[in-house]
Amino acid sequence: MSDTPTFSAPIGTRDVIGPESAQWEGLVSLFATLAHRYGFSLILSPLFEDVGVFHRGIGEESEVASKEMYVFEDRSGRRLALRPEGTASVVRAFVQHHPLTPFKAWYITPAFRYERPQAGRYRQHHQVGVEALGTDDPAVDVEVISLAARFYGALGLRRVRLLINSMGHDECRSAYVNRLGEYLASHVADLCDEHREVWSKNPLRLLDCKKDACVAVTSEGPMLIDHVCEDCRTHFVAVTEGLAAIGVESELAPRLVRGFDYYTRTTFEFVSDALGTAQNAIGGGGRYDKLAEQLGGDPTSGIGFGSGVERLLLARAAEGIETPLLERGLDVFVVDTTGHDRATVLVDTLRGAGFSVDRAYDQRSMKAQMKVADRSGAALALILGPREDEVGEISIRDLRGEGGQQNVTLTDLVAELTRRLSQ
RNA sequence: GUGGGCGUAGCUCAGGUGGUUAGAGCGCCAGGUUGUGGUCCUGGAGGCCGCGGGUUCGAGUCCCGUCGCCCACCCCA
Repeated sequence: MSDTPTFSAPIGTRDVIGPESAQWEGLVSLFATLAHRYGFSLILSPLFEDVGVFHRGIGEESEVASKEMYVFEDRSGRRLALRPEGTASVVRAFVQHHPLTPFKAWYITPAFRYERPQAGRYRQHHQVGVEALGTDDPAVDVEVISLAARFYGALGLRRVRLLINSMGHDECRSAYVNRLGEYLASHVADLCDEHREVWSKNPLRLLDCKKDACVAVTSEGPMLIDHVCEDCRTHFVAVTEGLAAIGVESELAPRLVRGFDYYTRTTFEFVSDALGTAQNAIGGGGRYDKLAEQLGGDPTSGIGFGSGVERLLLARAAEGIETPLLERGLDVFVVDTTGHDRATVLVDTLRGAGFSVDRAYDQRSMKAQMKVADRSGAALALILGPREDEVGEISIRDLRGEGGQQNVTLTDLVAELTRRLSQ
């Protein structure tokens, strides 16, 4: 060992390695497949943006924007931030490029938040999600939620519940907030210690407080869903009826107030009952009909959702689901003890023919190479030793079953492999 | 930002009240089987005991600090 300093991944971050990365690969490809089935196309956008994108988008007052963002200056003094969530960048890209609407995009992205790490909570986590801009048709709300529900189902998750609420639009919400404020003002003394002082800053947040004191007060008070305007009410009913029509169960959650300020009308959250109470949200989203304007674009409705990859995998584990999301198996593993470059040519030929192939290196003993072959998970071992070399043949050994072995000529090899691997 | 638990081999962990060459299981490597993995047997490699300081004749063990991991509050994915 040298005395060179060693490094480990920064606090709150992790490396995804080995079998776990196969889970990720499978999850992402499953999501991509579903997103395509719903008419969404992949969008790639920068991991960092002008801080204004996030401040104007998710709200300067919000917990995430005010104290959890990774903000930095680049070498020419631009104020940038690593994205704390996926939606704002997509909407910024939409505003910048004026694509045809409806614009339906899906993404997989890291998201960065400066928080204390905890079970299911990281400073860099990853989300898959979709955004649909250009329509406020309740049908698209239903589609987005349906995609999420179908995705969780395909992952094998069963202990998932959908919570849904409406935030109303600007006017009906602010009227409600005033009403809620008045109600709270007359019950300040009964609020929890923390909120007794700061309730007026953002009365909506009180609905989300889990302290008994606040719950007792707000449960007697006005609920947003009962005070949204007629249009918002109609929209909400259309969404819930649409969900019912396609068999997606939802629970009205009048206290559901999500963390970003851009939400209007439909908001929802999927929670896993397998994850306990602390970090049980596996996905969430909603409608953001003012966001495009707030980012300098024409008024454009939008809705989307994001889902945390780490939490989805944790939820799968918590439900005891052991089915791998991706089988990472090789077709063949080449063992060569001739000491020439036979293996180099052989693996290249087979890869060119479309097989997934790996081999042993460093001219190890046959026993050692066979051990590596076994560990590789390959279906078949191709053994090339002096004996085979002499007669221009190669041994095919079954690594999955009893270990039966058969010799074929090099010219017959591809045909024989094709035959055996298609069984 | 606040509080609790824990840092010993690649991994999971033992190491009473300080005492000399720090252990196990698994994994890895080699051999048993002079050409054959998955079972078995034998052997081997691999540790500044997270880091820094202190107490002591002597610290993996006690004290302080620090960093990291885990968990909870909070917030969220």
